Amino acid sequence: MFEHEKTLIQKEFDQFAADRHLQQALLGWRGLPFSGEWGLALPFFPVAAADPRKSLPVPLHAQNLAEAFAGSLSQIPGISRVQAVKGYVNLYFSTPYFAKQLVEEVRRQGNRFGYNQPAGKPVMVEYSNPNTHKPLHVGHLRNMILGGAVCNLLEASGRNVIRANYIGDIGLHVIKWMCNYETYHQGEEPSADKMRWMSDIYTEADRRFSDEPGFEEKVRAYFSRWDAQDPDVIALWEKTRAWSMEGMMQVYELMGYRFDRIYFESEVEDSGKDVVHHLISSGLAQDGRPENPVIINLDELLGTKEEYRVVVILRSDGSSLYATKEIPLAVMKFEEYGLAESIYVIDVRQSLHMKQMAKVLELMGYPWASQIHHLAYEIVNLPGNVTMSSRDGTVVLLDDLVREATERALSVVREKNPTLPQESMLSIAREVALGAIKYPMISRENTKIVTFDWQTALDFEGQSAPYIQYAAVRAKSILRKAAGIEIKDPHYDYLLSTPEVNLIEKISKLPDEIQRAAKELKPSLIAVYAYELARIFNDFYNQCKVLGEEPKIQNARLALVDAARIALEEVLVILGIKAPQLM
RNA sequence: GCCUUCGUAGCUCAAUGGACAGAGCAGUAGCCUUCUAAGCUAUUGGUUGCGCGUUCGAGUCGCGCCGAAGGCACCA
Repeated sequence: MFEHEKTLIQKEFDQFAADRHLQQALLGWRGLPFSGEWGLALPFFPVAAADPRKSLPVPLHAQNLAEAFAGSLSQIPGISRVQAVKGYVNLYFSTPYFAKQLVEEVRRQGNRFGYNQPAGKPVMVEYSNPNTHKPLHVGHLRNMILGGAVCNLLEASGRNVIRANYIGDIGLHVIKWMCNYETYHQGEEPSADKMRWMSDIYTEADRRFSDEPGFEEKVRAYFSRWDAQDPDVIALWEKTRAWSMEGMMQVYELMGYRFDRIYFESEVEDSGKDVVHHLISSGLAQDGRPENPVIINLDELLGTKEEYRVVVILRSDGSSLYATKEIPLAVMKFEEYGLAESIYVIDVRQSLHMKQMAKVLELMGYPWASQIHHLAYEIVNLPGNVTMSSRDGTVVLLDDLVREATERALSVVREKNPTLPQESMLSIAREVALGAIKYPMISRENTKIVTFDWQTALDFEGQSAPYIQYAAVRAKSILRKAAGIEIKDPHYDYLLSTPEVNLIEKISKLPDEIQRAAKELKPSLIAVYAYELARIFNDFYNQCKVLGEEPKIQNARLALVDAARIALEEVLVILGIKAPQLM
């Protein structure tokens, strides 16, 4: 917004600078730090510092220049007042003019306000990446929520996004599960909650594996049958994998995430081995079998020292590894979709691995290798920086967390809206609970460890999703009560109160926030913005009466409430959090 | 040993290189005949781990320490 005004002022500045033989530095636009008035600020320090003829200290010179520029600035439509303060030129907007323009713009564009039309070659975001046959815990949650939000954010910023999921459907964990099933649960069928049923069998298998004498040997024997392609084992794998996928889809449905393309580890295993042979014959890889594995010594190839290290791409027994499959997977992604960019949402512990993969692909001659980006995020720990461990039983399962939070939310809903039908209560409780769970996972910077504790997770007050949801609900509530009243052409030429100006200003920042957050792949910026927007709306709500005000003000405030509602709903959508109708 | 990330109020976290470092939680004192109190108001709380640099200006950039976490050949 305000591009036109900025251009006009920039032109005047260029002239001002030319007249005084100043270095024509581009102006750096900033927001005004003061509340209650809306405008832009221009720091004059860079200009003053670059002036070779300055005789005063920079801050004083900056103030002098700012005063001179403020005095020389001609009348610009939409700017009501110009002031030089502490080395800044502060431009105050003509609030009636811009408020009207903004509110109308937001209401015209609705939930697309601040969005750009998707254009260009697609970007793929791989996220979630669970294993079949295993439980989901809060560690998976951060990946899911972060990845989902990054997709929404990129879409909002004008990218075509392909949501991808890479699922670990083979490996020791699957064998353990099947061995336990065959031995102790032969013939059993999954319950309605497939995810939980699958998880329980896995947890039991894992316990037997470490505690039960002889079980590990059984699993080994079972693995041999898998390697030998025993038809019974394959059949069981296909059946149980399908159960697991159904359970997983139930979870995604509940949590509100979707995928355009699902890749399976089993799908790229064979092509991975082909790639290894190709790498050996092309001389990039060294085949040390049978004693040693197949490796790529990146540091040796690149002449670097302890930087890229060594990648093992095939075990000495010829079986495949994670790295074996990553290579054909990357190729498949780019070839299938002609991607402009491929983003991997994977935790920070795999940074070296991702760096190695991109380098191998570059050495193989793929021109798109430089368009592979690892979105690294830190893990979720318990208070005291304790890492969750299934062995210690400290892992917080997604299932338990959702159930507990929903119960807690339900009791609040019952208390506050006792007349609602049971189903509505449950659906509100679920939306609040999921929001509360998601918000802490997304409001921290990607590179910071999230500390999970039950108390904060189940706290629906203060800096939290329910706070933001509640602000949206309040806005909707006002609009619902005003259902009979038609919102007409709003005018903001009355004396606007501070909360109104703050709210208008905050809403106006949304398009820039979306662009910045998308560029930096940081949904946390939107999460923080969402909270601030909600806080400012609550301030408005408490101080500015809407319904029952004199008609002109009521009309203007109703339009503003509608714009705020749109902005709040929009940021919640980007964060992957639902906004209930009632709370 | 090499590399990466983090260190801000008692706790959990914010803060485009820019004006006085802000919120929430916890504590204390208040506000429901008023558009929903999952809310609001007031109040307490800081040598931004330490040092040196770059800059007109550093929580933010660079270097060096200290502390925490993670990664570095057949786990994913």
